[in-house]
Amino acid sequence: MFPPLASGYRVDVTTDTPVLVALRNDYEIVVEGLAQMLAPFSERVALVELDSGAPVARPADVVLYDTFGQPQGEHLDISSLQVGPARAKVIIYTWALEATLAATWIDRGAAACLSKGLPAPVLVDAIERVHAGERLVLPAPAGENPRGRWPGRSEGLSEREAEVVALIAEGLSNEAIAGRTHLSINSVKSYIRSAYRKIGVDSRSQAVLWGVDHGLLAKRSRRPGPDEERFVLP
Amino acid sequence: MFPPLASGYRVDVTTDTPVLVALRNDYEIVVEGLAQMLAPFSERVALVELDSGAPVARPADVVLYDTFGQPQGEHLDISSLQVGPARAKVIIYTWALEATLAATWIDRGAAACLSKGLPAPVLVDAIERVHAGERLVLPAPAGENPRGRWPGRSEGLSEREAEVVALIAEGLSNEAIAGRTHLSINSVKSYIRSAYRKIGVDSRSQAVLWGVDHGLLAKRSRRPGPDEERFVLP
DNA sequence: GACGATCACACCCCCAGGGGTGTGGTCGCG
DNA sequence: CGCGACCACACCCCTGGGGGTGTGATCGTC
Repeated sequence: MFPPLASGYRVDVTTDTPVLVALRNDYEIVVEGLAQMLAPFSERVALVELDSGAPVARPADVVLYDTFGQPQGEHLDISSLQVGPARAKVIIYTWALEATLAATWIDRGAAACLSKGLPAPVLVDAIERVHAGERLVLPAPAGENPRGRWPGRSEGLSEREAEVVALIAEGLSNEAIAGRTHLSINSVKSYIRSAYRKIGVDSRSQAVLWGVDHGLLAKRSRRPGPDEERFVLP
Repeated sequence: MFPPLASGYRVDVTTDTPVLVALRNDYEIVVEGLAQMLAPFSERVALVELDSGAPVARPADVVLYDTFGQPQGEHLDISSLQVGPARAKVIIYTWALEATLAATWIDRGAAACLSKGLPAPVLVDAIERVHAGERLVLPAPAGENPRGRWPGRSEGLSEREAEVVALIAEGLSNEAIAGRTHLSINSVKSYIRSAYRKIGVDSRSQAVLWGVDHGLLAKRSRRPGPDEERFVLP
C-alpha cells in the first residue's frame, strides 16, 4: 500500500529551515520523552507544542499525535488534529500499527502512520518526507527498539499497563478503556491485573490515587470540559 | 452517667491563661472550620495544632478530636491521642453521640465526649471544665445547631455524605468506611448514592477524582506510612 | 399539621470489576 | 535453543458496588 522505509535511508529534502512539529499528547511525560528523543535533530525538526493553553508562537507544519492514553482506532477524528490556518499534516504515532487501521487513518486524512519502534533518525526522516508531501506507513523494523519514556516506566509498568492505569486514573471504565485503546476488554483486564500487582494496589480506587500520585493524569488544562471542543468518540 | 450541661451555663474557672487546645483531624478544612468557630474565644482557648508535620511550639492541655473521616467506634485508641510529655486530656468531638459508645470512650481514657451540635460558648465552657478536671458527655441541646464547616458543604453535600466521599477519595472500600464511621454498610451505600447524585458522578473512580479535585483528601503528611505510628483499627 | 431534609438502616437485584487459568505469538537475552 | 517479558485474548467465577424502593425518627420551616 505504502512503501516502507528501509533502515538507514535518509530522504533528500533541500530545505534550510527545520520542519515545525507539534507533539500532541495529554501526558506531559510522554511529550517530554518525545521532545528529548528529537532534541539532537533540532536543525531538522523544531518543536512547537500545542494544547498547553497558551497560544502558539507559530503554526506547525506537522502534528505528531502520540496515541498513549488517547483515542485511537477507526473512529479517530483526524481533522480535529489539523490545527492552524495552514492545516498541519498529521502523523499518527502508535505502538500497535496494523495495516487496516493505518489505511483507515490515511483515508481519513492522516499523512502518515509511524510505529513507535522506529529509531529517531528514521522518525526524523519520515517527518521531513511527510512535510515534503509523501504519505507513509512505517512499521517498526526488526531488531531496533528505542522505546520512549512513559509514565510509570520507572515503577516497572510496561507501556500498555501504564496506559491502562493512566486511563483508570482518568476515571474511565474498562469498557471505555477498551474503546479508547482499541483493545478487547479481556486484554484490558489482563493489563489491569498485572499492573495492580506491580504497583501494589488491590482496588480501582487505590489505582486512581496511585495514578494521581505518580503523575499519570493528563494535563488538567487538556481535560475536556463542557465548552471545550475535542475529538469525540461515538 | 454524666450530668449534661444546660444551655447557656458557664463554668467558673479561675484562671488567667487560656487552655492550650490541639485540634485533631486530618482534613484541613475541618480544622480551619473549628479554629474559626473558636477564634472569638481566644482569651479562653488558645489553639496549637498538631499533626502538621512541624514540631509544636508548646504541648497542649486538651486535644479536641473531630471524628470527621477518622476512626471512630469502640476500637478508637484514646491513648494515641494523648500526646506530649504531659498527657493531654482528650475530647471526642462527634456528631452521632450515643451513650454506650461515649461510656466506652470514657472508660478508655477520654475526658469528654461532646456533640458537634453544641454552640461555641458551650463548647468553650466544656473545654475549660475538662481542663479543670471534670469528665463530660454533652449531647446537642434541642433547638441549637451551629454546624461547622466540612469539605463539600458548598457543593451541597451533607456532613455524612461528605465524610463518606472523603473516605472513598482515600481509597477505602464500603466495608472499611462502615468500620471507620461506625455505620452499617447499608447506611454507607445510601450516603454514597445520594452523594453521587449531588456531585454528578456515576462511578467510584470518578468520585475519587472529585474528592481529589475538591480537597477532600486528608493531608498527605498525615497519611499513615510504614514508619509512622498512628492509632490502628484492628 | 404537613412537608422536606437529614440521619440510619433494610432488602432486592444486576453487573462491572477483578481473581484465576489458559492459549498463542514475537522478541531479547543467556 | 530455552526462558522470561510483553502483547493480545478467551473463559470461568465470585463479590463488591451501586441502582431501586422502602421504613422510621428527628428537626426546621411554611
